[in-house]
Amino acid sequence: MKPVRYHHGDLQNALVGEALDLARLGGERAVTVRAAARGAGVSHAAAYRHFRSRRALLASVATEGMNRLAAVLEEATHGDPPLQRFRSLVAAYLSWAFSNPGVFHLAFSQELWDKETLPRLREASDRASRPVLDAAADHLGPSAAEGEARRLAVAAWALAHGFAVLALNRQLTQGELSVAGQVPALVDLAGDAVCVLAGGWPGGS
Amino acid sequence: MKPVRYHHGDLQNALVGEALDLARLGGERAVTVRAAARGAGVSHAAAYRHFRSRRALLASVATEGMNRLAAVLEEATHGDPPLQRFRSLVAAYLSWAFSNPGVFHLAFSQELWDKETLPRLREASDRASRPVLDAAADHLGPSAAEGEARRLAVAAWALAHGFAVLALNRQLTQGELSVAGQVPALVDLAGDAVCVLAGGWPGGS
DNA sequence: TGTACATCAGTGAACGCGCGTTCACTGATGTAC
DNA sequence: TGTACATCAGTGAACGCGCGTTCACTGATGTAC
Repeated sequence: MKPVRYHHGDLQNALVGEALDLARLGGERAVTVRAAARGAGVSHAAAYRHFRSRRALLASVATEGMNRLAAVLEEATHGDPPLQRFRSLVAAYLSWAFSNPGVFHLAFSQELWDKETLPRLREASDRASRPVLDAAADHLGPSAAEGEARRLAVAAWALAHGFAVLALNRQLTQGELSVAGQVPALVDLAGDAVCVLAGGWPGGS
Repeated sequence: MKPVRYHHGDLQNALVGEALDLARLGGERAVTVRAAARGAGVSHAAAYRHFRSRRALLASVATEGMNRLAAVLEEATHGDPPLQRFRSLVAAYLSWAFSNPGVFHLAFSQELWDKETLPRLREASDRASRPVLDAAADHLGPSAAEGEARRLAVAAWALAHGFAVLALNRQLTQGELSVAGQVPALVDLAGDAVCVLAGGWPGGS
């Protein structure tokens, strides 16, 4: 049990950690300065030593979330043949989104980008997209037309993102557009779809 | 100029209309009972004659939004050869999403589903998915395996949805995953992608 | 090794905000006779 | 064609809520000498 000290020692990171927990299930609206401070065992005014405003806290949560997603995607790229790598990436993407629904939404919500925090968020976002771009380039090979790998990467990302968002919003488990068997069937379907997409992409080797 | 009468005459629809306008640009958080009543020229307490709560108003907005999207998709299905129909559907989907960003998000947000309003929203959602299911069935032909048309329809929907969400969140116009030329290039890319997806789908005729 | 002092990181009380919701009430409407 | 009355659709004031943010203040820390 940590001693309760007047000086916390690492309050900034503690606040981001609490805010991530709040966001995980409750989404953006659950992230309040007061709740994060409460969670960190500190008065809410103390949070303002480390974050200029609630927006700044949200931006940190988004950046940290995007970096965690990036780490998961980087993990998913090892040792597969190029086409199968897409399947792994999609599975990893969906798995992370399902485990962190609120953070996932927050990380992709542009409303909290501000001039100061945008570079860090953009950097995290670029980091997350790199494995997909690499997979696309490897799959299409050096003979592919300029920019075609980027187009494929964007399409594959959109496909995965659409599955994630629709599934998180329960659009894929009821109504006419439903997939039997819940999550595993859904991940299979998304994987099949990205393979069809990449496999049929023009300019391939 | 409409006379100001004590009895509004059609306040329920007027409130939904105002709420749709508020949601269009401001998203869910801009939809408040008080703002909708203000827009309709009525005291905010009057709104509670027609909606049990803010949630109920939001649910009406979502349902109306989904129905409008459905109407747009139904329009986009006339007279095309099956594969091209996917392209038209995607273009219509993106176009509507770009024109009504906040309503689009709201229509797909499950957090406001409640037991009472869910059937109407589900009905609207099923109506919107029908044109996509029909296109998939026509494209694959009667020889396709059971359920394969549904799988294709879900994948195509996810692809379109992913493009819409990423574009609305400005993820596709900056950073590494960017598409040159903004909106038209993006709609082209999404159309190309859905054609590759549908064209290569197993079980096709 | 002490000590004065600047600096930093907390506290707790307070402010104002717009909101959702409720309540007793009033004005308008339509129907039975 | 009138009229009494039930019903419906508004009004305006009020309540409590949690929030973001600020402020004067206090306790802890580290550094110069």
